[in-house]
Amino acid sequence: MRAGIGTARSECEMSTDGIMIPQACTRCAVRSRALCSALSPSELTALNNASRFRTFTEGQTIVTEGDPSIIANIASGICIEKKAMADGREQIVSVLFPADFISGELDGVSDTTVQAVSDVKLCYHDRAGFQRLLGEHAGLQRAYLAHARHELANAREWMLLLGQKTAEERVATFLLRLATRYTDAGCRHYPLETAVDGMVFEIPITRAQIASYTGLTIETVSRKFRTLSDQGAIALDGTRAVRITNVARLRLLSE
Amino acid sequence: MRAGIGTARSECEMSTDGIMIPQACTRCAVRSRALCSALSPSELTALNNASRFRTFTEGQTIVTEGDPSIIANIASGICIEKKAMADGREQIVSVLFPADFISGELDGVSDTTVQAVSDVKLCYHDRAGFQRLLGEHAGLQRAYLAHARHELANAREWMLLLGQKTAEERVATFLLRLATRYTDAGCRHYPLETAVDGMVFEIPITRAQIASYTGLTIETVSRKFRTLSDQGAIALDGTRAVRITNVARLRLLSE
DNA sequence: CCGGCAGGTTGATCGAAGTCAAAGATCGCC
DNA sequence: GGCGATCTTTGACTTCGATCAACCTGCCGG
Repeated sequence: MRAGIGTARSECEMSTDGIMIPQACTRCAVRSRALCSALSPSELTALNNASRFRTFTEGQTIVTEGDPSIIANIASGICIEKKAMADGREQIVSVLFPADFISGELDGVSDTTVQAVSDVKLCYHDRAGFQRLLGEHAGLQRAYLAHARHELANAREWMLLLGQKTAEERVATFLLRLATRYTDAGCRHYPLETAVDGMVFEIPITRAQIASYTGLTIETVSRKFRTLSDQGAIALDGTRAVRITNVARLRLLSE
Repeated sequence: MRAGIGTARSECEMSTDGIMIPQACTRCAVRSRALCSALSPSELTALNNASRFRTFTEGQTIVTEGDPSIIANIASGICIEKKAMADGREQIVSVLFPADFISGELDGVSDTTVQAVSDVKLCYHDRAGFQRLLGEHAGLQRAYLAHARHELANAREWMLLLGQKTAEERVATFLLRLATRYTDAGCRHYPLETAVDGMVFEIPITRAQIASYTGLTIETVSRKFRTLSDQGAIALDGTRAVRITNVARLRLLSE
């Protein structure tokens, strides 16, 4: 859990305190997949002037539940969004990838804690500027609304998992979702069928985080990885790399 | 599970096939709490011209997951929104009250099944007309977006319940949410503290539906009602009426 | 190169909630 | 007003996943 502000990147001008000014959104690696894709070049320039990069290291908290919310896109890295109970129990409610929007807010107050699970670069938008753009550009409005609806659909899909599925089904579903997310990196849509035989990918979170996400314990997650692998649906290479050896079987086991 | 279209009401003009034309939204019982409250009188007239009432009886399905979605407010009655698995397992994802908006859609396709759990009167909005109004009126836009965000916050709150809470905590939380919903009928906000000692209310859904909503079985729900009552937090009168005899204790037991 | 430690796996045991079964309540309907 | 269907409660037993405990494994720093 290292702390501190990250270092400057070549495409940015360094300002005080590790905060960086993006040279041009048009060069942004995630632009085509992010909310910004709803903007015309001139609109993008306007947003550009109201945006700043900031970096976080693994384990750092980006926003805390109950604190003022932020408006930001993930330029690179992976984050988790979680909710906590008074006694410390935690539920991860989403895993955020590059281009994803940090969005868990209600009237300017964050309803989740967002945490970096790798080194992360965020593109912060100025609240006033973003709100103004939102009012002026129907395309951005629509994209913003569509984003909230996708998040809602994802959350409800996961409610079905948490309320009804067995441990094995949960872990299988988690892996399929992850695989799908890597294939269609730009899309947050939920009923995608893009996981594919033979594909290999990295699990971006620890066993403890998978446990919190799926409503299980570390031990159960570990055991179910084992049984999925024993059944020939997946093959683990070390602890973070997975190969899907039989999508059909994995899909079968996921419900 | 009776089927069929309901009968006309005095405030409406009857048209063919049980579909009714609302005489005036300004007389609507739920107007001040519904999304319509974001509209000016003239805007309301416009929406009025694009709206129709329709009634459903207890048990009837209003929309099916995967079918084209509808745009409607609940004028009266209670509905549930649920998601189903191929083998029949079902997760209720929300309970809808009068003034609530039926909203579980993605690109015009419903992502939940909506079902009436009492006799229900809906105010349907014409899709094209609603979309146009949405484009023209920033207030409605904002209200529509805020609605989606509230639903998302509710869903995530429930994910915490489904992933982390014990059976007793789930049932206690369910009752508190319900009580809160009855007190602040207009608000879908989540961290409300409005349940009150001595308050009596009806549980609008069956034990089987509570079980599906909380991710438990009918038997466990029944047993936990018993233990909550044994601990003096609530008192059951018959099967549908509850009195909260000790909010503080109920809140304590809810997490 | 070795020691420490965080993260991960595996095994043994326990217990909360599920399942199965049967006996009450309720309610609509004839 | 009583009969049948449906819903709810209660009890006995089982099971899945949690807990507790020990042991790997890989990685970093000295």
